Amino acid sequence: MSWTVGELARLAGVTVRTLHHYDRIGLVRPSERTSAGYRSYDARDLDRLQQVLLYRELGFPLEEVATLLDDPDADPAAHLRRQHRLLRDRLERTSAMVAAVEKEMEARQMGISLTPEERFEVFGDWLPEEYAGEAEERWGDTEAWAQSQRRTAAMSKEDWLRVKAESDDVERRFAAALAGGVPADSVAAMDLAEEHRQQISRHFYDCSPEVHGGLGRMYVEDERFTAYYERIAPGLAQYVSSAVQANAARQG
Amino acid sequence: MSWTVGELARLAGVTVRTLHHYDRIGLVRPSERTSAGYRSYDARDLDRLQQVLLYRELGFPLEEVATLLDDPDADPAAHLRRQHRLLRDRLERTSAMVAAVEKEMEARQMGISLTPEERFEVFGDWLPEEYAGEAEERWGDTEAWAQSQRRTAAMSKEDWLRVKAESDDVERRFAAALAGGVPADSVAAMDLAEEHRQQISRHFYDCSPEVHGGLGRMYVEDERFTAYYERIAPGLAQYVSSAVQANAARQG
DNA sequence: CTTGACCCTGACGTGGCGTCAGGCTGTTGC
DNA sequence: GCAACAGCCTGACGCCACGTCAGGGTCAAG
Repeated sequence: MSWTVGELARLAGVTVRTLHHYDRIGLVRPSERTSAGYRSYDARDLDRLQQVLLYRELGFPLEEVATLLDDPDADPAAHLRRQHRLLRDRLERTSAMVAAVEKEMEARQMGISLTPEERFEVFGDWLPEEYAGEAEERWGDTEAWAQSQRRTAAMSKEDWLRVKAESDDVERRFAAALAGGVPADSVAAMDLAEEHRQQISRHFYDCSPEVHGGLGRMYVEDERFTAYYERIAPGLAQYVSSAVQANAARQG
Repeated sequence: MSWTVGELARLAGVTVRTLHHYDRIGLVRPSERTSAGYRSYDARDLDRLQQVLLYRELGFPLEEVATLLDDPDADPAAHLRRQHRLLRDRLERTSAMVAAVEKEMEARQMGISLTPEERFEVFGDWLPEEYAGEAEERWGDTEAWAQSQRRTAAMSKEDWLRVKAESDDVERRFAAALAGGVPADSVAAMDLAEEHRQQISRHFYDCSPEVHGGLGRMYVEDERFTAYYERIAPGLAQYVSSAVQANAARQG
């Protein structure tokens, strides 16, 4: 069985131009051409297109989709698992937004007005879906990642909110220490770092001091993590990083 | 209270460049400039930005967002109702995709392969969210929708007072039931809760039992809503919350 | 009075296609 | 046996919603 561009386009709900584009950039290439130069897609091409569309829907840039799909170590089942998790993330986020809108409606009805922070809450601290994707890419074959996956999968919404509240708390105290001029290698800062490490261990995976030190380095080396902390307070990424590494040295 | 671009950007989780862009195209303009030319956003500007971000998240092109928000016939409540519906559409679509991925996983596990039609089903008959906006315009032709739209959008002062009287009535009867020792999970209390739900559905938006249950939880979790009910009678927030949730459970 | 974070306005770049333009192919109907 | 028309091809340019410098002004802290 094979399909022409037009047929595949109708089937998949995209335009012919989109398929041309994907061919051009090498993302989804027809496995054959007719003698007249017509594109001819087979079942394996459909497979691939389906994967591409799902990742695209989840907000991945096409180039990243390509590297994901061309990774020889990632089998189809792994992609499905990842997509499943990402979709569930999106579900959660969307229901948070529904809840936010409902809250606004009720507030309006009662003549209450929400604080600005509350109103942007649902937009604010959202880490893009690609973040999760890359996190898996880096840690995908470690035992730590598997542990984290198992634990978070079993987490209810309330669990998750509780975990988030805890880490927000530590982050806020880090920010306060930074603002208060507490040195990153002071005992107080190291104690905060230790608390941070134990949180990770409790909720996600066994995080040894050395592993934790590695994380600390990443906070300043990986721009996405840096951005996350910098949005809480300027200089916080470096501060947390230093405190975490000082703590790791102390423990070692 | 006013905000600079940077502050607003952090608050809303967007970049400064985005705010510049929105200013340039006239989508969200700071209501003032300092003598030095700095943008200065006030609370009304935040309102607008929040609406813009929600519509953007839902996939509307910015130009369309502008015409939506600048429509003098559409009040804030109408926007919230529309956003609520669009978000619920997205929820539905996302869970359909989750189901599709789960189906694929299971099929793979059992060595079955799905038909191409099956596999693109979830993409295929999906028309982007902006289409839902158009769907509303279509539905706008039916009497029921148009009536409910007009009723709330163009609610006169008397209408509003009548609606308010209705909800005051239910609230008073809740207070009386509480004072009379009627249990929150009794049939009488649940009937009151049901009346409350139907009021919301009639006057504001489609409020399913589950949505209503969510509201109920908020009455005790959000201090401002709690304060609203507590001012009518001490213990009323918890009482209404319990009754609403008992009713939701009864309906489910 | 300097430093460093923050602000300004251009101006160009980019991703993911949409939209012609100009021309070849393949099937159906007469 | 050929006309007509739907469908395919390859450029090439356009567009949206910003990202990313460049070059320069502003402001609060020390």
